[in-house]
Formats: sequence, C-alpha cells, structure tokens
Amino acid sequence: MNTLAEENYLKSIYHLSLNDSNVSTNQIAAALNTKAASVTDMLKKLADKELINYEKYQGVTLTSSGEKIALHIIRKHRLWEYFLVEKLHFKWDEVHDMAEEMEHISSVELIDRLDKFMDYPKHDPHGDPIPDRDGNFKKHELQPITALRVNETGIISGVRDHSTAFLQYLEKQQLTIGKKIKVTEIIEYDHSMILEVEQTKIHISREAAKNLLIVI
Amino acid sequence: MNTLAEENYLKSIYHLSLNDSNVSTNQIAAALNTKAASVTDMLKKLADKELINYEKYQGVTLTSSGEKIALHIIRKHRLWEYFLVEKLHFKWDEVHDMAEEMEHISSVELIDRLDKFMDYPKHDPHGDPIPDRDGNFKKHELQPITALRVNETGIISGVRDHSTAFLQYLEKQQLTIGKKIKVTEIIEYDHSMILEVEQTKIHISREAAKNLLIVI
DNA sequence: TAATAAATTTAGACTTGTCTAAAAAATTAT
DNA sequence: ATAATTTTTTAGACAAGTCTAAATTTATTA
Repeated sequence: MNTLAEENYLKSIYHLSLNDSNVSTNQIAAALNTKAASVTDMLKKLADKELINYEKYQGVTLTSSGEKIALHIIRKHRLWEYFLVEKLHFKWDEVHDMAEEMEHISSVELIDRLDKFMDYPKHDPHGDPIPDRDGNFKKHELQPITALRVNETGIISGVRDHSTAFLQYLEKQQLTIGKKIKVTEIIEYDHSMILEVEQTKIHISREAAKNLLIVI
Repeated sequence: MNTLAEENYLKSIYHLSLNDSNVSTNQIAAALNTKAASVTDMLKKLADKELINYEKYQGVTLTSSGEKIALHIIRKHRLWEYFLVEKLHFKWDEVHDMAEEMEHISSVELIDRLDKFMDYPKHDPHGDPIPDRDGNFKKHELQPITALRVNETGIISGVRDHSTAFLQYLEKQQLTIGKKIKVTEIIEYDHSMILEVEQTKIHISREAAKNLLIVI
C-alpha cells in the first residue's frame, strides 16, 4: 500500500487537477503546507511508482492508477463525513479534520459496508459527490449563484469554499444544502445580492455568492 | 500529541503489564514484532516524555499519564470493534486489524459521540471491557472454564486468545459470548472437556479450555 | 563463585519525509 | 532579445523509527 504522505499528495493533485490540467510544484506545496523542494522529492517517488506523469519543470498529472487511488481516498473522506454528520450529529463545519484522518483507514470492505449502512449516499454534507467503489460519480452541474439574475431561483447544492468560517457563516444565514433561494435584488454598486430563503431576505457579498453553488 | 509508534508501544506495554508488573524489552519487541534494539531506543523517548518509568536493564512500567493514554487507545479500539460488529455486521474474528488502524483517530469528541451512538456498550465483541472517557472500567472477574468441575455451569464472557483462528474455531462450535455452558465430563487422560451448549455436546481440548473465559 | 548463556544496550547505518540554501530553468517585462 | 523575476530542482542536512553487529549487564548453572 501507499504511505500516508503519498495518499495526501495524490489527493491534493487530484483536487488541483480540477482547475488546471497540469499541476505545478508550488500549487502542491501550498495545498499541503510544505516546501517546493519537498514536493519535488515526493513527485519523483510518485513518478517511480507510476502514479503520476512527471517531467521536470512541467508540472504533473495523475496516471489512471494514481487517479483511482485519489478517488478512493476521496470516497472514504466523503463517506466518513456523511457518517459524522448523519449518524453522530456533527455540524457540517466540524467534520473535515476528522475525515482527513479517517480517509486513510485502509479496509475496502469496511468502506463498502459503511456505504451500505448509510444507504449509499450520493453526496457528502457539503454537497460534493461521493464516488462509488469503482471511482465513478456524476459530476454535478452546479453554478455559483452569481449566475442567477433577479427573480431567478435555485436550490443550494454545494460550496466552493470548504473553510469552517464560510460554512459557519452559511449555517448562521440558513443557507444550507437543499434550501431553495430566489434572487430578489442585485446591488449594482458592489454586485452583492439579496436572496429570499424561506420568506427571509438575506444580503450576501459577491465574494460569498461566488462560493455558494446551486442547481437551477 | 503522540506518534503512531509511541501509541503502539504504550498500548503493548499496558497489555503486557497485566501479566508482569515490570515489562521487559524482549517482551515488547515480541509483541510489536520488532527488534530489542529498536525497543530500547523508543523506551528512552517515552521515558523522556515521562510516559514510562524506565531504568536500564530493569524493564518498564507506565506512569499514570502513560497509562491514561494507553487506556484511551484501548477505549477507541474496543468501541470501534463494537461498531464494526454491531453496526456494520462484521464477524468477531474480522475486526481486529481494522480497529488497530481506527484506534489512532485522534478526536476525543468523535469517540464520545460514537460511544453515545451505540448506547455506551460495556464490553467489546470479545468480552473485553470498554473503559469510559476517564479510563475507568470494571475489571471483570472471569475464569477459564478449566476452573469448572463436572456439572458446573457458566456463561461465556471472554477469551484469552484473540487470534482469528481461535475465534473462528469458537464460532464454529457455537461457543460465543453470552452462551450458557455446562461441563458434562472431564476426560482424565488429557483433561479435555465435554460441554453442553444449547442441548449440544461439544468436546474441547484443555488448551482451548484455558483460553475460554466464563462468569459463574 | 566463576563460567556460560541470555537479555539488554550502544554504535553506526539506513529509509522516509522534511527542511534551507544555492543552482538551474522558465517566465515576464523592459 | 536580454535582463530581471519567479519557479523548480539539486545538494546537503536533520528527525523519527528502524536495523545489524558488537559490547555490556544480568541471570543461570555447574
């Protein structure tokens, strides 16, 4: 099996790949809170194991076996997050760090049984899709609410910023997964938005709006 | 916090302490499947952290803070074992290795909520007591069935050998936790025993009998 | 109680994953 | 298109945890 460090590198590379096809050394260093030199060392090891495609100075991509491992770790992370929220009643902003540890538990049988125990959830508490045991998932077609115009509606279905601060802010504003929102006004000056959620008006900045995702 | 290796040493020392008050370097090496020289190195580190009392060549004991950590790890191990058996329906001989990984998940809040989720179980699937969050537990007064004489009865409540092989053997013989047994005969020649469990007669060796624990 | 055996520790080395400082390559801006 | 800047890699070092081989201490036994 792979070491904990290797797993964390693969997971980070996967997440970064969603925005840029080639992931740079510095991006990985920033994501993992480490130094570029350390990243270079690890990239060589991962390339030796054929988990990434790596050419000096050119950034990296995951190989299919690297991606498979990354998706399995993400599956575990999201299933444990679901467990923590749905069964142990943690709040959505409390579960990330615990799941960071739990995602490294190795048993495949365990995670399949956990999946069954919770009746095969499709999304984690933040709206992110949970890959199945083969790594497949429907990538959801979400849009930031900034895509909406006045009087248009949507259902809150995900976030782009997973920070505790943002999640707590949303919780406090009642802006949680599944809620139906309607844009009642867009302030021209700063592009902030006034939303209607369950008969209440909520004013959010453009900054926040960009990180709140909906299905239309 | 402590490293994974440190936690495993503390746990092993705790278990070995139950049989011998001073635990030797070689005992620890055997338990952890490592070399005596490695153990000596680690013992120095643990002594520096005041988790064990260590004097060269004299073996070790846990300090109270070392014991507290050991009991917390054991609490986590046994609660996760209970979870795996009761909620995910694993068999009692399948859960040890998974729990070995899960016992190192650090969140105290998580384990307290898990405890509550399962309604505060007192014993793990092998009959071992689960310490509460303060490390307290009733040490059960179990005896091997070799303590019984003919026609005496008891309730199976624990095992001394936790190996997969022994657990599977017991399972196959219906000798599981909670079953009431009666000794119907003791063979003088080899001290093997014939038990009656739910109207069935079962013949077990003295070797096995010594590892099967009951309350009278 | 001296010799032998067993247990334990020390010394020196190796691996993994990290770091800093310096060198090399790639990018950007003049 | 060359200089300046940024990014990446290399070189060398360190901590944690482990190992083998040798030295030392303790225990056993004759």
